[in-house]
Amino acid sequence: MNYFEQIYHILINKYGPQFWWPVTSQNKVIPEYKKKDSLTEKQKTEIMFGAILTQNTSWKNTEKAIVNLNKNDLIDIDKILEINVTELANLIKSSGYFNQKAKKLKNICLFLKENPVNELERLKITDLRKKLININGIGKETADSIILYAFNKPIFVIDAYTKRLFSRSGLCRKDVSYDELQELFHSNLEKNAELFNEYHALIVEHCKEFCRKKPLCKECFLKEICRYTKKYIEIV
DNA sequence: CGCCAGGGCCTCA
DNA sequence: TGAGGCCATGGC
Repeated sequence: MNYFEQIYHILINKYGPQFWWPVTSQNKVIPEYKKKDSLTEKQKTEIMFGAILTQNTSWKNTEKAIVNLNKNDLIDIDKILEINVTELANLIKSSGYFNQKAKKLKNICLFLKENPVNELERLKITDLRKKLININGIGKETADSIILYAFNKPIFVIDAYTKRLFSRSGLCRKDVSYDELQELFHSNLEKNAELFNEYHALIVEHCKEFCRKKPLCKECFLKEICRYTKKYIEIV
């Protein structure tokens, strides 16, 4: 078992399944973390919206914006396209960058209008990724989050937490590129959407608990295999 | 009060 | 192609 697999097993044994991505159930307005065998079209749309709304933003602030969209029945491509941008921005204000994000929501809806989800689902991951990244407002991480969590296709999501945890652990450089680190996960793990889903969520959880900006190394249960704790020096 | 959160675009070398 | 500035709220 390689290091990438080892860390996954330690995290899953410690935290258990995370049930990402949180989605809203029928007749409710608050997205929940729970086991789901399949997603409705509306829930897929909600995940795509959420992936944009949570850019560089805490999930708590994102959640409030999603609740507002739910209350106004706006998890809907056509309705987002119809609504006034300023009004939309006001509804998602809690998620920050609300003017930019209001435009981004309209951008992805414009795209989805031309490219229905059932057509996108047939594309190869690389083609789907190119199309998503081509949308203004969607970069690599947001695209990969959408592919993994909305489309349930195996691509590993890299974020600031992932770079922090794995560079400190000594498995990559501190300034590793997105593509480079993603390739490390792809080549060291079986290509499995459920695994990628759970692993990324577990990394986020562990970085919130221990591998913070100011890390709690003494209490961290990964310290035995983490190079950061041995020298308290960031690996370069 | 400052810092940070489940980034991405634009600009300018 | 990569570094820096900008976008912005709410929790701690």
